[in-house]
Amino acid sequence: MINQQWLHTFLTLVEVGHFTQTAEKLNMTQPGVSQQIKKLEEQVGVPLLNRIGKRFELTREGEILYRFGCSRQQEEAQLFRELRFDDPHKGECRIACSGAMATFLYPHFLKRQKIHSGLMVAIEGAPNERIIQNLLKNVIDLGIVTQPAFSTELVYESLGFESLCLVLPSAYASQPTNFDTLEEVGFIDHPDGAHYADRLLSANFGEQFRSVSKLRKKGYINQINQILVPVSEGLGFTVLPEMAVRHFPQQALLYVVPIKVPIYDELFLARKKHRILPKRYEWFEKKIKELLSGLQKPKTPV
Amino acid sequence: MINQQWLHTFLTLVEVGHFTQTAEKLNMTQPGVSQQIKKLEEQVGVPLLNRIGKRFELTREGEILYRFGCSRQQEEAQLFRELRFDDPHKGECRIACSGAMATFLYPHFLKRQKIHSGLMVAIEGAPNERIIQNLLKNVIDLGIVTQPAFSTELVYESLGFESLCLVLPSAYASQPTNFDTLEEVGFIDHPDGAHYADRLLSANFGEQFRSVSKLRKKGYINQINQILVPVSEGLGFTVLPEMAVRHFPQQALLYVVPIKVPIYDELFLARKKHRILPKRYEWFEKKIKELLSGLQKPKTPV
DNA sequence: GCAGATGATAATATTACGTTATCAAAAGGA
DNA sequence: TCCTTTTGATAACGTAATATTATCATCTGC
Repeated sequence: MINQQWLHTFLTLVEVGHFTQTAEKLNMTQPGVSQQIKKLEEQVGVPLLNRIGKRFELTREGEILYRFGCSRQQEEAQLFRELRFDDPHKGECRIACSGAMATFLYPHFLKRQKIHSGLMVAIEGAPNERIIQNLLKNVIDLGIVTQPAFSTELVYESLGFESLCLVLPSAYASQPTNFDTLEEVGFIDHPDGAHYADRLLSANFGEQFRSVSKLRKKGYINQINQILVPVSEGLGFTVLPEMAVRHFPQQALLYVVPIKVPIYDELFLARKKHRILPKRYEWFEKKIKELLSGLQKPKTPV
Repeated sequence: MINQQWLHTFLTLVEVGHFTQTAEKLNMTQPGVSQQIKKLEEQVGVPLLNRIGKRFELTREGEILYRFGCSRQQEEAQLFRELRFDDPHKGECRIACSGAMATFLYPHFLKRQKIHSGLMVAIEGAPNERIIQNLLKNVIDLGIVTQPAFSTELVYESLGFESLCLVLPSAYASQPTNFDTLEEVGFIDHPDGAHYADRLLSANFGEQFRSVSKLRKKGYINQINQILVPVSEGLGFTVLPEMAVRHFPQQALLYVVPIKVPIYDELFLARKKHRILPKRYEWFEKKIKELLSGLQKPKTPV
């Protein structure tokens, strides 16, 4: 590890060209300069100065070290600037949420990144469990989760409620939907599909619905923005969070079935309790709350 | 200036998460770690750790400093790699010579730079005096000069001789060239034009030639590769070093007058005496010698 | 709620570092 | 070429920075 003080003395020496003058400039004595340079040379293992009598030229290594030291000084100045000023328009913002939510939020975040080019938005679509883990490991700073895992390290703030939607091709809008309809249409599966479908179907079609594995599968896709494509083309039905359905471009091709027993998840903004986030996160928190403010707890239709 | 040791301790602490374990890892005692972190915090002026009981979270500043420290460690590792190994295919090569020479040499150097992308060729066309000064100031490492300035700091190596050429439009090739021809054609001047013309003309047309200022001027251009354009178009004559004439694309349009008293400059490769150049310069030295090996001392034609 | 572990603090020991004193030798001027 | 002045190196010493030991308060996990 390079001694910063010796390096600084070396830089001054290179710029000044004389040991004595360097000492004066640094408010120390000439032997001090000599000793520091000597130690620095011992440390890097090669001579930095090619001594010709009382004058010197830099060796190749000296030259490299000089340039290194210069850039290090600049970097340090930059560091202190960053330390002093918490710039709300600069730095990395690491946020995680569900894939559907990510596709919804990302365009809004990108707009801001375009305005403030110093910002770097890193948004990750991930399952609840992973979001929690990454928060705890400080890999991310904000997360949107549905299942607030118990941990004294985390704090949660409710953002609203997100319903699960039963989505059919629009052709089925004109007729009442019963379990037989679903069996006929077939299920488009996706990573959380089984879990969602199980919750929604067992609550609403409990008499006939047994298990997701018994459903007729018509497809599987793990790309969040592609799940509704087969549905829109009449190939099957699926169960998805409101967020994912809302932002499908061709709404007209979908039919969101009104269901008796609404199934919903509460959404939470999660963060580490003792972590004070930089100012740049403020806008993102505000924006997330604003964007999700429309998510009300659904009422049971009578 | 940031204390490198404290920073290193801080990095380890962040990675390990415990003061005691950090101390063990660094072969020191726990109070040492505590004190170093405390001093580091005092130095940067803000708390780096948000202490929650015996645990801690990084503050914004702590996080910034941690990242800073990590990249600094990597840079230092890179530095030592560069110090240990004198890579002949990496780094900056700073060379200066006359403009004509530069236009001649640069394409050859660029070929090498294309092969070894780590190389950075900086070639500067400059007058002799400036080349010498820049060598002394370590702004460049190699120079090609014609007038070896006396300095105990510099060493010179002869590269050969470069003649001055009297160049006329090709139309004049069929007739003997006398001073009246020159007067008739007119002089194309350039930065070194007066000096060159004076030397060549006074030695070969001494009876009639009086001074450059008396010549009929037909043009002036300071772009080395443009000087011969007006000559090739029949607009005038000029005096230029062999090197500049040789690499004019349309040789057929030029007529290099055979002269009785050859005027030539000896070319020297100059460098600082006590400066040991990195290995990457070896190829360039060799190439320069190779490229200029054709430059013989011209014999007086009988 | 208790035992073990953990970090903070004060006092002390040690090490690293800068200074003074001195020397040898290199520049620079006559 | 000689002499003076300046300059950098080295050794010995003193000071300041840093680590350690001892101890305490308090947190964490069982």
